[in-house]
Amino acid sequence: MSGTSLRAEVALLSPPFGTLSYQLPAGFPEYFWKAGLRLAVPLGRGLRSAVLLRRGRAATADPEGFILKEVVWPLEREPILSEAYLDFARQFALRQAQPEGRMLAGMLPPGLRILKNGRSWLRLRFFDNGLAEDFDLPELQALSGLARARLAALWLAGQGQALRGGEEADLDIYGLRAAPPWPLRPSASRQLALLEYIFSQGRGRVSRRQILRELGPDYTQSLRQLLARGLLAKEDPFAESPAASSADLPDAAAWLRQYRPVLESPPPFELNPEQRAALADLEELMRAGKPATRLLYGVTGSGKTAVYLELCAKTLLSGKSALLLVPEVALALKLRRDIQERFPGLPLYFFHGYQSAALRENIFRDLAHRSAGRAPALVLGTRSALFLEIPNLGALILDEEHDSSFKQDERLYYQAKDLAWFRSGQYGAPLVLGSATPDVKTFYAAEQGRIRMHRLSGRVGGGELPRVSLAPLGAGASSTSGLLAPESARALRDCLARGEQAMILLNRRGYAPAMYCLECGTSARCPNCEISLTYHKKREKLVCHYCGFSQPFPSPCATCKSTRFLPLGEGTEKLEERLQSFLPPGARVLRLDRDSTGRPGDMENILSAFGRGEAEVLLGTQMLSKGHHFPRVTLAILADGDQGLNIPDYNAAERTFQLLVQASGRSGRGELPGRVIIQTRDPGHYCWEYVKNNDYEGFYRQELARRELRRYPPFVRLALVRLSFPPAWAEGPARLAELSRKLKAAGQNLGVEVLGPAPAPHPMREGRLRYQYLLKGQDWKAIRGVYAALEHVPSGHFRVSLDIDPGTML
DNA sequence: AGCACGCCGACT
DNA sequence: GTCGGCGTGCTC
Repeated sequence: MSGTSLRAEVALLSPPFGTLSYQLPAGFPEYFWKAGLRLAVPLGRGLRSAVLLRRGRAATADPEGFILKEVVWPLEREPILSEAYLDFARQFALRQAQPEGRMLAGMLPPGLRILKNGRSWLRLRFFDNGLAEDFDLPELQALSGLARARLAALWLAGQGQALRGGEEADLDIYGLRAAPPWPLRPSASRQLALLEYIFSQGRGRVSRRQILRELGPDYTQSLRQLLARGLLAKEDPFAESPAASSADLPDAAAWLRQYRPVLESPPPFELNPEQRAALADLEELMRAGKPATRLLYGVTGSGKTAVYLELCAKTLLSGKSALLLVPEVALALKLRRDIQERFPGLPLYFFHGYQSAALRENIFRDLAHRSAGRAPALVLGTRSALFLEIPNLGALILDEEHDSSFKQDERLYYQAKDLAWFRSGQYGAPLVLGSATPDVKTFYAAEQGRIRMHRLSGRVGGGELPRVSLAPLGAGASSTSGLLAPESARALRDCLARGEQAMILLNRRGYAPAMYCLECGTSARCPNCEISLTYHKKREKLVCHYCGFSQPFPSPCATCKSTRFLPLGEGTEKLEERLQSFLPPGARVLRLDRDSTGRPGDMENILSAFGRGEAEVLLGTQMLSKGHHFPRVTLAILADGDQGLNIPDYNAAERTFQLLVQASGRSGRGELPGRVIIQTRDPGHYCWEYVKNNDYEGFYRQELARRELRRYPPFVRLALVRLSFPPAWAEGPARLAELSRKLKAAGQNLGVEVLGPAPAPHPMREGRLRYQYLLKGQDWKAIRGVYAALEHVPSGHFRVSLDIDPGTML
């Protein structure tokens, strides 16, 4: 290759995630290489996927000491990512002080960043005069220049495509038809292992290929037996595929022609004046293409959803897309029903993390493809839907904007609200933040006039707010009787006697959060995280709720071999058991938590069974607190109201308040008056008065005063530097001290208070010692500057990350 | 993430 | 003697 060849900068989609330079191969014209194209590139001895960021930088900027390698092949003919999307990724990377490749890798669905599916390479298919030829990437790389030139010509002519990972092979999909404990004799160890494996895969769906690959070929027999016993069943591999083929997506005009009548249909209830005013303002912003943020503040039932839906309709009618984000899948499901009811037959892109990788990839591709035709789309999803490419975005809506689920607290830390705000600016689209209990920071911004607020004050469906009361839990309540306060028990019996339904919230899954050995007084701990293992009775296991580690139980105590244990504390599983014996005979209890919803559809099944009245009591974790609407529920018991208050976060009270108000909203949503009982060991806490009176603004004032005093957001910017290293690393503590000096010096220079290092609230997790620094500063730039001081510290065994505006310190 | 290198223990 | 465990270091 001569020195005049084209070169490009490329972001790697897997470690080391850097931005590297490559030569562009001959056979493709210069204009072909557009930013946003995905590529396969050689790195070291292997191949990686990457995204082309820019082309043809000056030769002087070439990295020194490297002979540039050549890009192996493009993975599309047209870039799948737009310039705007790359800008988005760049901004995201800048904010989080991370390389762009890492951000892109976290934003794209797995299918778009992987070159290998298990052991097999991605294959590229070329059509030459109707004849198909397949090459995998190493084969393509090995071809002669001449052969590659021929294939390049085919590629340019649209006669080539990358086959999607696993597209051909995975037609055999098996799904669970049972839940633990498995009805098998204990000696059927292979079958048990197979069930455990599929169960552990979360979705409860696994391909035959994956089973044989992960567990080995000897499992063929077990698979057959489980099928015969009906514990597994073959499933339709296409069940989750989207109906539309991306080849014939309509253009904007055709799409509008088809759906105009649906979108223009009048709402079933006339909007009240407050709703109309909010809608008019938002519609005007949307039409003008103004990037402004609005807070839509109104209690449960005040009609926020109607405003969202009408705004979506107006946005689609003006030829733009609308994106609706909700914090949880359960809410997304509810909102989807609302949309379908209001606009029957309107196509909707529904997106969340519990969907299969293949489906998420299809949706991503579909929308990216649509972006080219600028055909509008209505997209509804959880926070990850923010990373979809959306054609001509006209409005963004974040429902329940205060919810902590909008903050991602692992791997890639981000706050969906921030990113939504950036996209809003990019597209000139209004951002609507809706809540009955806004984030203190948001409400403060509204008070300061930095964002405008629309207040919805009435309850649209009529209906009264539920009556809220406290039930003190005795300090000495024993583990057998202390689950329900006498008041709660009475109210529950009365409720059932009236033929009505009740919900009980307990935000702790499993049977008991600890198993105490009566001989030696210890309780089993996770070897990786050093936290107590939770007893799961039905699964017959002790499980770590942080890393997923598990061990069989009952089994003798690890320290003293004793077999006498006492379960300490209570989780949903135990409460369920107790309720069964406590309630009048015939009363039925359903439980909704992560353990009872292992398979796809479980959650919807449980909720709809309760909705049909197939049980009188629904018991569950946080999953239960949002969005559900059961007219016959007249009692909500919050079994452990204090739970969130004892967490060492500056916003613990805020989160507890929001959760309780939210959960209170579950009772009395129909004709019948509702009642809410909050059980507490600390009846004197200031939080309760505000919860009881549903007084958000009172709570807000109190909280704001406290934060001003203690210098917490919104009065300062807060960030957490998290750091971990293996305990066996002898130099660790000394290097930590060195690192601390650097951070504090940088903090001094930039006017940022650096507190720490403090052992993290869970000082050991996944086999690593964890420390953290709290950074308080006046602006994000200074905080990022402090973090940047770590860049030149040799990393050793450290793993460091910056969590901007942490949702929790844990 | 891969995939090398390199340096110690148990096999033909 | 060699095979092979995985610690650690690099990749335009």
